[in-house]
Parts: sequence; structure tokens; C-alpha cells
Amino acid sequence: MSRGTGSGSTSEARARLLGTATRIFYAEGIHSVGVDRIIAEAQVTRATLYRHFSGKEELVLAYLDQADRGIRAQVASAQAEDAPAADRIRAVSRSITEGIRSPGFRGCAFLNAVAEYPDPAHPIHQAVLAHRQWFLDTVTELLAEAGHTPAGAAGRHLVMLRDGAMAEGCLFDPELVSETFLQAVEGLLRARPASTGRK
Amino acid sequence: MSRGTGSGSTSEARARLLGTATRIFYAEGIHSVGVDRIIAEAQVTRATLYRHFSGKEELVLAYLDQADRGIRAQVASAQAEDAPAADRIRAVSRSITEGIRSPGFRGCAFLNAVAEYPDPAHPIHQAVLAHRQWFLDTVTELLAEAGHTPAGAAGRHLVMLRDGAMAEGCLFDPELVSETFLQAVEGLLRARPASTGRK
DNA sequence: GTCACAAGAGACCGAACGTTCTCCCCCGCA
DNA sequence: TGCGGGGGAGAACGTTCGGTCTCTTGTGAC
Repeated sequence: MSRGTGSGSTSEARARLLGTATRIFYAEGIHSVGVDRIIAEAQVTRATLYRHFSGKEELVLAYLDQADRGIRAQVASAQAEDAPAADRIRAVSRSITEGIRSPGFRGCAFLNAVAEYPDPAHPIHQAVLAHRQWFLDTVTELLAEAGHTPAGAAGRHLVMLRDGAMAEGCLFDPELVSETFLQAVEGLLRARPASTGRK
Repeated sequence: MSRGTGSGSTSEARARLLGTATRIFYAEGIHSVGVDRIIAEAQVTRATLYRHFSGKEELVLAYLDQADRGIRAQVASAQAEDAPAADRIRAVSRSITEGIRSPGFRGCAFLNAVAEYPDPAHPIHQAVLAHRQWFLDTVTELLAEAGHTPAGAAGRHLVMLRDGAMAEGCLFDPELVSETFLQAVEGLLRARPASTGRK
């Protein structure tokens, strides 16, 4: 049917492939789904997959890269507001709980992926580490701007809360998890609220 | 070699099997290791595996059951001290950081397993949920004893910190993760330290 | 002594895995 | 008009998967 003109420079079949892979990998894991499933649901042939990706691993990396871009965009838009740093942290935290509350939430794509690729030398593992480092740096900078004197410790604390919330989000009641997370973040912000710091 | 008398009622081959499975599943994940690897390293034959377990799934359940018993014992011994509830929470927290700091730490066996078995109806997923419910109940009870009036919220907060710390433990510097976790726990205990409660 | 049974050794199964291959069609472009 | 590339269709590759099978051996209980 609607074949389309195929005008896209990166091809429409590739987009369908990546979209399907993203959906299935996130929902069901990586090792437990074969390329047969993906090409069937993407309505693409085997040859098409291997024309666009060197193999399953590259497809997984593309999946994580897409997730990374999505989260960066989400954090950027939450951070875009012209508001005090503490409020921007609250905005980022709220965007996290929105994810947790959304239907089909299945935890952090990166934590899930790294559970399946424990080898630190593996490209997929390293992609996860790179994403996590970016996130830690981002929230640490934000907390420093908010006046948290040991911003590093506060950043690690916030990331730890986020990791716990993301991991639990699909195991406990998402509403309770979100509420607990936001309260914990408020506690963290309250711990050193001084805008000037007390040195 | 040292064949032993085989006096164990649960057989020595079974113990070797379970021990090997535990080591490999924890270190490398579940889906990515086949039964061939396990029987080879346990030095048993295929038939022996299927004489003691109905299949791979039952072996995984036995692995998680063993991990569950280990953690319950660990928490029980940390809790055994005749000390104030808050100090027993600190003892449990310290036992968690000992795990994180120990060589070969690869995160929470249950969080790792559930990342590979997202289907809530799957027996392995349910085993994880059961373990987590026990842990939540245990720490909530402990926090209630320590005088935290909304003990439920405090328990969820503590479990969230634990989940984050366990997830990060093999992704960041374990020392920093442990330090961050213990400081966060102190902050949590400080939030409502009243032994009588203020109702 | 013999009987039962745990365990070893290894062949074997069908299915699924990731991957490569050939063949053909269709469409834009020169 | 010819050409090339993206895509569809599907056969086939070798490997590994989880699981079942037969046969043999050692050994403790009766």
C-alpha cells in the first residue's frame, strides 16, 4: 500500500525498523527478542535490515541513541524555563514522574540495557555509561547553580533517587513511586536551600 | 577426584549446579547464558541438570530463591543487634554498602532479573516482586519502630535509595555510591528522628 | 548378591538464533 | 533507453538454543 515516494534521505524503511526495534526492545528486553520478530513487525525483509544496520548490535545502539536524544530533549525543554535553578530541577523531576506514570512505562531503557550487557568493554554498556555521565553532569551543574555547595554529592544523591524511582516505577504503584520521588527531591532541595551558601 | 560420599540428601551435583548457575547468572545475566555453559562449568551432564530441575526456568527460580535466602539472612543478622531501631536501619544500610563495595558486585540480582523478565505474569517476575515486597515491609516496620510517623512513605523512600544505590553500584565508583547512599539514609533518619513521634 | 538409583557420557531432536545469499521488481535519473 | 539502488521475497548458512534420549558405571541399602 501507501508506498510513499521514498524521498527520505534516511529511508522510510529504516525509520520503521528503528521505531519497531525501540518499541519491542524497551517493552520486552533485548536478548529475548530476535531479529525475526523485529523485521516481521516492521514489515521489512531481512535484507533491508542488514542494508541499514551492520547487525543486531548496531540496531541496539541506534535504539539507545534515539532514547538518549529523547531524554536530552526532554530535559532541555524542562530546563528551558526562565526560572530559578531549584524550580528547573523540579521541572526535570516532574518530567521524570510523567514518564513513570505514563502507560507502558517499563523502567529506564539504559538501566535495563546494562543489565543485559554487564561487560564494561561492550559498546552497548559504554553507551549507557556515556548517557549516565551526561545526566549526572547536567543535574550537578543545575544543583551548583541552585547553591548546593557540595554540588557533586547532591547530584549523586539526585541521580540515585532517579535511578531508584525509574527501577521501581514498573514494580510498585507508579503513583506512589512518583510521590515518593518528588518528596525526596524536595527534601534534597531543602537540605541546602541557601542561595548564597553558608560555606 | 574428591568425589565425596554423596551423603547430602539434596545431592552434591545439584549443589554444584546451583552454585555455578548463581555465579554465572549474576555475573553475566540470564538470557545470554545457555545451559551448555552451566553444565560445562558445573562439570555435570545434561541429564543431571534435568534430573534435578525441570528446565532452565526452574534453575533461575532456584538461583533467585538462594539469593533471597542470603539477603534475608544478611538483614536478619544486621537486625539482630540489641540496638535502637535507627541503629538497626544503619546496620542494614551498612550491609548494603558492603555488598556494593565487594569485588564482583554486579547490582541487585532481582532488579537485573526483572529487567530480563518484564512480563508481570511470569514466575520469575513474580519471585522478584515477592522479594521486594518482603524488603519493603521489613524496612517499613523498622522505620515505624524508629518513630517515623508516615512509616510507609519513609520505607518507600529508603527502598528507593537502596534501588538506586544497587543499580549504580556497578556503573559508578562504588565508594562514592556507598558514601552517597549512607549520607542519604542519614538525611532520611534525621528528617523525623522523634522517638516519641510528634503526631 | 542384587536391586535401585544417582550420575556420567554423549547422541540426538526441532526450533530459533544472527547472518548472508540470490533473484526480481520498481522507480528516479541520466 | 539504460542503469543503479532501495526494497520485497525467501532460501540457506552454520551455530546455538532448551530439552530428551539411550547406555553405562559406581555405590549404598536391603
